[in-house]
Amino acid sequence: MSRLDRSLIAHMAPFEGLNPTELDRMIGQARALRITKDHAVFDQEQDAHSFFLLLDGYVRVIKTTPDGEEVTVRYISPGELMGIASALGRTTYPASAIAVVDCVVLAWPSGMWSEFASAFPNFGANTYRTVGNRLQDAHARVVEMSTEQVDQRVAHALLKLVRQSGKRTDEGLLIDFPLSRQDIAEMTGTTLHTVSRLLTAWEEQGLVRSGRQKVTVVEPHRLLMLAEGRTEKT
Amino acid sequence: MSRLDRSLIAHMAPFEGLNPTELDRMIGQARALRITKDHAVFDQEQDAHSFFLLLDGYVRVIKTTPDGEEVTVRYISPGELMGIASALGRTTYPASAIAVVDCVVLAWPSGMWSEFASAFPNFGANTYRTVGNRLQDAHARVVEMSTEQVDQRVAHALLKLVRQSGKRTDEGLLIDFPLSRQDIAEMTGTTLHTVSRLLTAWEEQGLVRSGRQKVTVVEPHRLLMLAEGRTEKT
DNA sequence: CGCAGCGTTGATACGATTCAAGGGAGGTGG
DNA sequence: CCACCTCCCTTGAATCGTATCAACGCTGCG
Repeated sequence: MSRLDRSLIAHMAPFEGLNPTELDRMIGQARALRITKDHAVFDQEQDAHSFFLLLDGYVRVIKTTPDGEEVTVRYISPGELMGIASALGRTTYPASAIAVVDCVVLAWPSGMWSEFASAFPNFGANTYRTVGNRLQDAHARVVEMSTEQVDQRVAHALLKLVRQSGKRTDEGLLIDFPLSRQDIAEMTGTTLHTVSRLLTAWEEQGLVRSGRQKVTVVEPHRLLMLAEGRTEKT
Repeated sequence: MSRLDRSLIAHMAPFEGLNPTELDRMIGQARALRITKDHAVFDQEQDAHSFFLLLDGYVRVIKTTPDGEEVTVRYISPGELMGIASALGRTTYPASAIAVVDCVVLAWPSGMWSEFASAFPNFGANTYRTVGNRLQDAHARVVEMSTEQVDQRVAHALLKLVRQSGKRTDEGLLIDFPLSRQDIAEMTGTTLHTVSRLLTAWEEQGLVRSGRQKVTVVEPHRLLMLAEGRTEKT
């Protein structure tokens, strides 16, 4: 087993303001795990034994309804914490997390979270800031779902993903992990059929390029116009 | 100006675990304010000078979109904190808060929040628990809006309000503040017309009784069935 | 008394889901 | 290397839930 080094995490937002000694103490307690594509990092309703930091890859956080429908809560990028049930005063995970590509994560026992938070106030504050940001994201999403039409919501979702993981290519900004029509539907509360129709329409207008589990945004600016509803239908 | 006494707040959730001395120190810094019906406690985008505790009344928290639509984020009941922008790492209020009846609130300068949180760890933890709960509420709402039809969302909204402020009357559980069709529409992302139709239909079935800015749930259990979608249309 | 605010109800329109069918690409095993 | 099979995507047609448009009634307050 390779020794974990503080340089792995030093530059990441959750650890901002921690000094090298503190980083060493935290990483000394971490286990590194590989999660292969389509496997769960943690499962909704299960006992929250650990919290996690994503080092590499992408993870989809989903909530499953009693009747089996899945709603995607967010995508996690490298450097983000996940499964921080303890920071929310829970003993159980409120959602499931699935690796969308092969991933590397660090895991700490949940019980350790409050120790870290009090021993390293910056870490606690950083985590709470994360929770605060996610609350604002969630509220923004509620507003979107209450006031926008499906096409605007899909456009917003794509732009959000591009901001999170956009990779410049010669065609435009590629979303850097496999993303199906169904996945987009689960982010926006619609069906894969509607997403498919929207994407083909946008492709004809040159806004995006897309294929099997792959979406490239060609004209972010025009897509944003559409997302903001500032376009008159032609 | 009447002296504020710690007994005002001692029994309220945000102050759980604080001893009398601590309560005195907190309340010593508070100002009590009366907010008359339909007036704002604070405004979206404004500088977050203070955070608040609702002592009496009810407050509606709303987000306004660029094009003027209003979405109700939540209703605040007595004993809840609001405007805790500092706990979210913000310097500005993310929403507006409007008194739906005449209210009494306590206000503290925002800057004092972090002082209190570190001086009285229980207070900090309680606040963060509140933020965590609101995050979960918001996610639950996203799931609802993604998977449920309007009638189920309206039913859920009414049940939530009944749980928060239901007052037993001889007809059933009355929601204890003025609540119009439009208000319900803003909570559920629909229109006042649709809400009106639903309520008259439910009234015919004996599920609710309602009038001008007034809703009474007569049969919470049957309404819950409907909210959970376990009813076959007759 | 009159008006403003809230509520109701019909008719119509439309966005999006649902139902249905088929095509294509990529991976796997023979 | 080819055949097959699975998973993903597309596209048409029918349907339905809800918004929109429109008009009117009621009620309580100033």
